Amino acid sequence: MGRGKIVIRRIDNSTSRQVTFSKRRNGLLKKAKELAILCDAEVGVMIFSSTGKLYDFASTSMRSAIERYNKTKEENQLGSPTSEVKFWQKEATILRQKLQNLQENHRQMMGEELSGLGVNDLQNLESQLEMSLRGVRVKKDQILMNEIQELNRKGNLIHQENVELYKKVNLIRQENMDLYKKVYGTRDVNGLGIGEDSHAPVHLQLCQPQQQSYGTPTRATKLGRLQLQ
Amino acid sequence: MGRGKIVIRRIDNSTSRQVTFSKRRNGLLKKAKELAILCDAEVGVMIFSSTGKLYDFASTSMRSAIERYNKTKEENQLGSPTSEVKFWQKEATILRQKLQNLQENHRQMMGEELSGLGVNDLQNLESQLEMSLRGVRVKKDQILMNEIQELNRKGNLIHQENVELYKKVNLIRQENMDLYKKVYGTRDVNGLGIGEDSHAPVHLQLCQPQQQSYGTPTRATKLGRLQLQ
DNA sequence: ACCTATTAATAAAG
DNA sequence: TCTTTATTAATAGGT
Repeated sequence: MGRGKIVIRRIDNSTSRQVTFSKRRNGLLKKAKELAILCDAEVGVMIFSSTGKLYDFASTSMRSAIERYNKTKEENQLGSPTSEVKFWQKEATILRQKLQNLQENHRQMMGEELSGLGVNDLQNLESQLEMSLRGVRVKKDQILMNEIQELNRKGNLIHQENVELYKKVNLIRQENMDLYKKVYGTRDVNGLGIGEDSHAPVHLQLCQPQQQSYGTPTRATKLGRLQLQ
Repeated sequence: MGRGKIVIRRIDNSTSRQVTFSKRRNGLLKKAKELAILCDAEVGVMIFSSTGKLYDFASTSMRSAIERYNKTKEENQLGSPTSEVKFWQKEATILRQKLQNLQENHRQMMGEELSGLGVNDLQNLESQLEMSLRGVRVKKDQILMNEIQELNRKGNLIHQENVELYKKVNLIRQENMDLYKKVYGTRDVNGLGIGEDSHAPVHLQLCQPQQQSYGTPTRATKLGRLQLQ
C-alpha cells in the first residue's frame, strides 16, 4: 500500500525508519480505536519508539486493560491479599455482566440491534414502546396543561388588578373634574390640562379573562392554545 | 477499504460485529508486529472481545512492556498487588455508577420515573420512542412478510406437485379403464371395482396458487393476509 | 472460510 | 513534519 511493495524487515535507513514509524504508529493507534468502537472491545496498545518514547492508546484505561490482562492470564503470583482482590474482581465481573445485559436491553428499546429477535419479542417490544410513549405523552401534556392553567390564573389575577385600577382611575378623574370645576367654574374644559380624551372613561383592551373548558381537550386544541399564550 | 464506506460506530448486528472483530483484530495484531519489526520498536497490544476473550501481541513480552510502561508513566506500579484491591474497588464503583445511570435512563424509556423531566426532555424522549417504535415495527413487518412469502412459495410448489399428481392419476385411471374394457369387453362399468365416481376426472380444490402484489401493501393488508394463511 | 470491489493505508518523493 | 500521489493492503459485504 505504497509506491512499492516492501518486505517486513527492519528498515536500515534511520530517516525512513523514523518516518515509517510515525506513520504506522498513527495507523496502528487509529485502528485500535476503531476496533474498540466498532466491535465493543477493550483495547490497549503500548508502543515504545527505538528512542524510548512512549505512545499508547487504551479504550477505557491502560490500568483497566493491564489489570484485566493480569487477571485473564492468571499470572497473579502476587500472592497475599488474594482473597480480597478476588472478591472485588468477581464483583466487577458481575457488574460488567449486569451492565452488558442492561445495555443490550436498552439498545433494543432504542430500536437498534433488532436482528436476532423473533416476532413475539418484537411484538412485546412494540407494546412496551407504545406504553412508554403513552406515558411520556400524558406526562408532557400534564406539564403543558399545568403551565397553561398557571398562566391563565396569573392572567386573571392581573385582569382583576386592572379592573381595580380602572375603577380607581375613573374615581380620581371624577374627583379631578369636580375640583377643576370648583376652581374654574363651569367653563368648557375641553383641550385643557390632563390630556386628550381624558374625560372619557378608561376602557381595558388587553387581558380579558378567558373562560376555558379544561375537561379533555384534544391534543391539537391544547397545543394550539399554548401557542396563543 | 471494503465494498462500501462505513462510519466508525458500534456495529449493531452481532454477527457482523463478530466477523469484523475477527478480521480487524487480526489486522491490528499484524500491523503491530510489522511496526515492531520495521521500526525496531517495542509494541504491546491487548484486545478483549466483548465476550471477554483475550487476544494479545507483544514484541518482546507483555511483562516487559507493562513494566516499561509503568516506569515511563512513573506511576505506582500498576501490576502490584497493593494497589490492586484499590483498583478493583474503584472499578466496581465506576461500574455501579454506570449501571445506575443506565438504569435510570432505561426506566425513563420504559415510561417510568418521568417526574423531574422538563418538557424538552419529554419531547426528546417521545421522539426517541417514536423512532424506536417505527424501527421495531419495520423489523416485525419484514419478518412477517418474509414468512408469508416463504409460505406462498412452498404453497405454490405443493400446488405444482399436486397438478402433476393429478395428471398422473388421470393417466393411470385412463389406462385402468382401457385394461378393464379389454378384460370385460365394452360392458357398462358403472358401480364396479375401483370406487364411486372413479371414472370422473379428479378436481383439485385446495392449494390454488395465489397471485399477490408484493409491492408496498399496507399494514392492514399484510396482517390481514397473514391471518388468512 | 473464501471472494472481490472498494476504500484506506502508506511508500516514495517534494 | 506535512502534502501529494501512485500503489498496495485491508476489509465490507456477499456467498
